[in-house]
Amino acid sequence: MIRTVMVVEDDDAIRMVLRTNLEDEGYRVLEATTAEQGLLIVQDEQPDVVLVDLRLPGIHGLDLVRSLRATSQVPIIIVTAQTDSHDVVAGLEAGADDYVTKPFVAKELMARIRTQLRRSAQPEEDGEDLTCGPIELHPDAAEVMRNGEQVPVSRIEFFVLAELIGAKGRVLSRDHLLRKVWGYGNAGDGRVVDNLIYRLRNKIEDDPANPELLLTVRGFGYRMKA
Amino acid sequence: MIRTVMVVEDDDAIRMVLRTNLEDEGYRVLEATTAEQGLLIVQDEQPDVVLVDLRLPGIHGLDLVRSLRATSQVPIIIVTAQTDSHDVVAGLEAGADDYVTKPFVAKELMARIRTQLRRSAQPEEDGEDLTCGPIELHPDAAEVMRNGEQVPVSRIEFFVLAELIGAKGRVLSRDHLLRKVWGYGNAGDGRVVDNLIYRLRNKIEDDPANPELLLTVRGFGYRMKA
DNA sequence: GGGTTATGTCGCAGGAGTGTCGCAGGTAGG
DNA sequence: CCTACCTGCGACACTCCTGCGACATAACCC
Repeated sequence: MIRTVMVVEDDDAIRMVLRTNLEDEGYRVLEATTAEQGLLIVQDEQPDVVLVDLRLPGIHGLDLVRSLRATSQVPIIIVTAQTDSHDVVAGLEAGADDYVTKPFVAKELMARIRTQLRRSAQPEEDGEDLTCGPIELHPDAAEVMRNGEQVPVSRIEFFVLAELIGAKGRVLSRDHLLRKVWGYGNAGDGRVVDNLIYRLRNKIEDDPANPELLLTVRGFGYRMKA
Repeated sequence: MIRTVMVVEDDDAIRMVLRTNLEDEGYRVLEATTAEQGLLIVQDEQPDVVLVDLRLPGIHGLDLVRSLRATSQVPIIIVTAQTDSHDVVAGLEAGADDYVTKPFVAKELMARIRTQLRRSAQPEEDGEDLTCGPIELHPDAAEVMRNGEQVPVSRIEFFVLAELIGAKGRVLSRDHLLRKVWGYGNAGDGRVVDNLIYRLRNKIEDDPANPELLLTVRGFGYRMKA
């Protein structure tokens, strides 16, 4: 079976090196130079692995990772010049599966790709529908609909909601949300999540004081109605 | 749910650092200083993740990885001083799932452990059936159901119940529960467990004075009805 | 039966977890 | 430069948890 690897990288030289190496390994290679382009192609072609550069023109690679992860289980490997381990953590928590820093050794990257492919060989459910009761998310447009009407939500609110709905009723801890949405060093502490939930409830609940969709699980975190 | 991490590392200092960090993250920690010992303990305790040092006395860490992979799907993370990328490849090809080089940043290692746990989380939920008579546990939602109705339980109560039901009728000592649920150093003394059992009975038993589900085994501890 | 130990029962007080809301600095867009 | 919104933060109130101690009761041993 021929596997497809998607490369999102704006540096022509690096993209070329990657393409050569990947083709030598027998992969089909897709390329994009921006996050927007990458997102479209991933949805269209459903590659088996995605390599993402963090430093992209326009939308940042981390946001691309989150967007991909919101709708897809595809293994994501971050390839970037960032050596700061803070970025390693933020990348992994955003949903990436692995992380390689430039200058990387091609052989190592290929080995890591094989690892990811081995893991994803298991049958996986996809075609994820980001819907919960009257709430409907459109990841492409970053829109939230409620009973068919658009609800204005901020960037962070959108990602939190996507994370919660994607969890399909499972409880997500504050820590989990912090790591997945905010990233590590950004907002380590405080009541940021509580506040965001409070604001989110004001937007999506009929009676925010008695939430029916976005539920608190004391001692654990928050979850969407099943 | 409490996750268990196995550490196979012969350097006392490093093992100590790892243990501390892992316990801070809420994991139960198992330790081994040799590959042989590690293999035995893994088979016995079935941890959720294994950290392996490559440079071990006697059998090499790479061989341990192969042995583990031959019989188990447990996620393996190699932790080693080797920076040569040849070893990265060898380790991943041997069946390891990830690779961290010393000196590592603890936060990064913790993030990688979480990544591995996330991957292995899927198969676990359908395999484990946390049910006992009319009681039903939903770990994802952190809910306890009794005859189909939700019973409000606290965080600790939930974990104790999960531990007991997971034991499938085996007796669990107070000490065992303290270690597994409360954590090691936290609350070593007193009648905390008894109290919690009492409260749990009031929530899940028809007649809390004559328990039929959560049974006392005098001199040993508690167990669920088989 | 009497003594001893293990366990059940229950109330209390401190504290942890959470909802709520206002404020101020930051940011993007006009 | 101005404005509107986003967003992190802190403060307060309130609920509920939970460790603890004290006493009651039950099981065990002689």
